Amino acid sequence: MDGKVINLKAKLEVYKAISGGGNIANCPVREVIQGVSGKWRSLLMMALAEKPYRFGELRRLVPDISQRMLTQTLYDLQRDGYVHREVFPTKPPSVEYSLTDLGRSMFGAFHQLILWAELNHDAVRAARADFDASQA
Amino acid sequence: MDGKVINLKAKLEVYKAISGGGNIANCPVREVIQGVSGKWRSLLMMALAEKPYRFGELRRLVPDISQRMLTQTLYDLQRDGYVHREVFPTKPPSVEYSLTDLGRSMFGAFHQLILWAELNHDAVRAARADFDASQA
DNA sequence: AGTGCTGGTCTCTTTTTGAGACCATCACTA
DNA sequence: TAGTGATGGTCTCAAAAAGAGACCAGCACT
Repeated sequence: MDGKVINLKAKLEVYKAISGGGNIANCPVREVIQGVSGKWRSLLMMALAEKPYRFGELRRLVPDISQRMLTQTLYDLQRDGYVHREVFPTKPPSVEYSLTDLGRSMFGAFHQLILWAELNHDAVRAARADFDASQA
Repeated sequence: MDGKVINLKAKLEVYKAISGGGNIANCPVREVIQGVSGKWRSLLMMALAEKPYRFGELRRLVPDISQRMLTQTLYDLQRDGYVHREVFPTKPPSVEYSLTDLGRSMFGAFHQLILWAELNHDAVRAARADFDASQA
């Protein structure tokens, strides 16, 4: 019974150590997971995993994203090294966004979760409905 | 060149269709991904994947979570069907949280991302540092 | 000169997160 | 029998993030 506790404690201690001795909340794993979170990041990663896109194309592809959030999300993804941004000096300068190797690598792992979601989203929906019903 | 566009368009159209004809933003996949997001959800899922825990144990395990967020995050996880909550009628009633089958199933996929994060968090860190330096 | 497309930035409002105080119950202890 | 600590919460309010919408500069076409 204590064995399991020690397993977890050890694991969390490792994270704690990696995170620089501070608290677990800053652990790098959480940092990366946070990087995947965000309302639009997964959607944009999925789009860019298919092929590179221009700013306006992405905006049209995801109609209900505001320009501000599109700009900011792409900036964040670029900052984390997942997305490459290239400006072409056309008449009205156009900007193309594409996945980097790191981005593709991350998306490979992230894809597992997407696949799970595709298969199980109705189970989650059902659980939520049941729960809400039982609380009413 | 247009072939790829059609691929993505088709995929996104599928999501759009699943989501009930509305816009892509409500697609169930995004909904599930959102469910995984949140500052504490991954950490609590990792803890509960190890073994069931009581409220106070979790609070001690993750020292920098506030009681409010612990309550709420566990509530959300329970609502999504990932976590089971059981109250024991001890003298001061104790509450135990454990993963459901759905929770374990989801964690299996999510685990891929955690493993990737464990292996590559330094690359992300480096990318971020580079980017910040180049912006300065 | 006016319109539209390019890819943004700036400001303001709403929503989400988070920290901290407060609460009710029971057991043990002085 | 009043004080202390442990149980698992809730409530209030401040800070941070997300989001909507106006505005901007440059160039082409009409």
